[in-house]
Amino acid sequence: MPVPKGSTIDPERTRAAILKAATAVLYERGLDGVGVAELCALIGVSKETLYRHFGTKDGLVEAMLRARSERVSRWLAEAAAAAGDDPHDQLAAVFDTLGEWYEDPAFRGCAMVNAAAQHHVEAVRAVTARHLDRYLDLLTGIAERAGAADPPLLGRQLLMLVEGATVVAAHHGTAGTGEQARQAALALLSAAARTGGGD
Amino acid sequence: MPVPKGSTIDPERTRAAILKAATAVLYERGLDGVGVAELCALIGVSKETLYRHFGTKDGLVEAMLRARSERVSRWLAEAAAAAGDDPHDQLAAVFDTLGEWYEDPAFRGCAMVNAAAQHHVEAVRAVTARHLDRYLDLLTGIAERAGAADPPLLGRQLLMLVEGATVVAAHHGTAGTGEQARQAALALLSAAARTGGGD
DNA sequence: CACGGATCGAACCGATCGGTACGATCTCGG
DNA sequence: CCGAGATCGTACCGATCGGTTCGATCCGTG
Repeated sequence: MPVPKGSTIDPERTRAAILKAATAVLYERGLDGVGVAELCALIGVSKETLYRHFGTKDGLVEAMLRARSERVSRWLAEAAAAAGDDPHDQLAAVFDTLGEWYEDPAFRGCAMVNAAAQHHVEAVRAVTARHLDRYLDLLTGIAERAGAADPPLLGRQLLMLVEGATVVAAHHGTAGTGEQARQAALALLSAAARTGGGD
Repeated sequence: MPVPKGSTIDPERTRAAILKAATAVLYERGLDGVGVAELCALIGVSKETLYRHFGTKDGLVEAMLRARSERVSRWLAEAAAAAGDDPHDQLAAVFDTLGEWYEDPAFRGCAMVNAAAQHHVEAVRAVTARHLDRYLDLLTGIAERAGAADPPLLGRQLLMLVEGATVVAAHHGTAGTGEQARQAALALLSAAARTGGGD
């Protein structure tokens, strides 16, 4: 039964639906852990439709990684902004938000880092690098507003904590990782603010 | 020409040679990035020999991850031990050693974490978890000897820094990652020692 | 109402996958 | 010096891979 019965024909909506459904499956099973045929069956779309919208499996992967990177970055940035003006509170909010994510049963680590770790395609690695850039911008901004002596340095150190906490939460699965990372981040922030010129 | 001409028939040595050569290829190309046929051609061994020694591609993967985890963990522990008795020096040595690794052109991140990120097989995930345990033991020991108030907590925070630095070095490729991580680790150690009862 | 395009389901393609089988050849221990 | 076993090269297996094609069917628009 092509074009089921009362479905709304809208390429944009179809593309978005594929992206959303494929994101969940590819995140859970891994990029190479599910073939295009099974993927199409799982998300309820024909191969022709998928290929018309994304051209290639890699094209789908890149599109979904790009969308996911933007979504997650904005999610973190909004959590920080909602925490008020104090950079300490903003940093704490970032790690609290991450901590909630870690406790989601569907949590499997950072999708971009996972993808770059297995898929040695340049486009994927570029998306991952840009994703880390987004995180770095957020964290460096907090470091600046906190009056750190060397905001770019502190930003990168906080980035390591973010990614490290994500890896540890994914593969060492002990509870409380978010909390522990937050304490470490705040300790680094305090130390850097004490060393540098306070505001 | 089976069994070339003057080769020494020694299954143990053959197995070790396969393991060593396969480790390099699988690390560079990714576990799913090279098939068994190509892998055998690259490391100069027949498929039958490989399968007799490891039974399965997954068997080879597990064996090589186990060996690599032990080797790398011992390497780090020895670097720490060689730095003397001061836990600060030991921690600095750990990150200096990591920093050297990051600058190796063949560096592609932590092989165990990469494997667990793509290969959702229980055995692989177990090897990765055990690998992180090894790291955690080393770091918690340093935290204890430094008189931290909560050595297990500090150990896990340092573990996040180690893994985070490795991820950032692999995917955000800026120089100086090891140095920056070392500064952060020492700052955390100092803060924890100041808070807790120093020896 | 008619036509273009979106979609489906299924068949199909060559390539590659992990894994097996086999005969030939060589080394080593008894 | 002979047999057991390690290794090679190659052919082969069924399954699956990413990707293409096609006719049928339905929605949207003019």
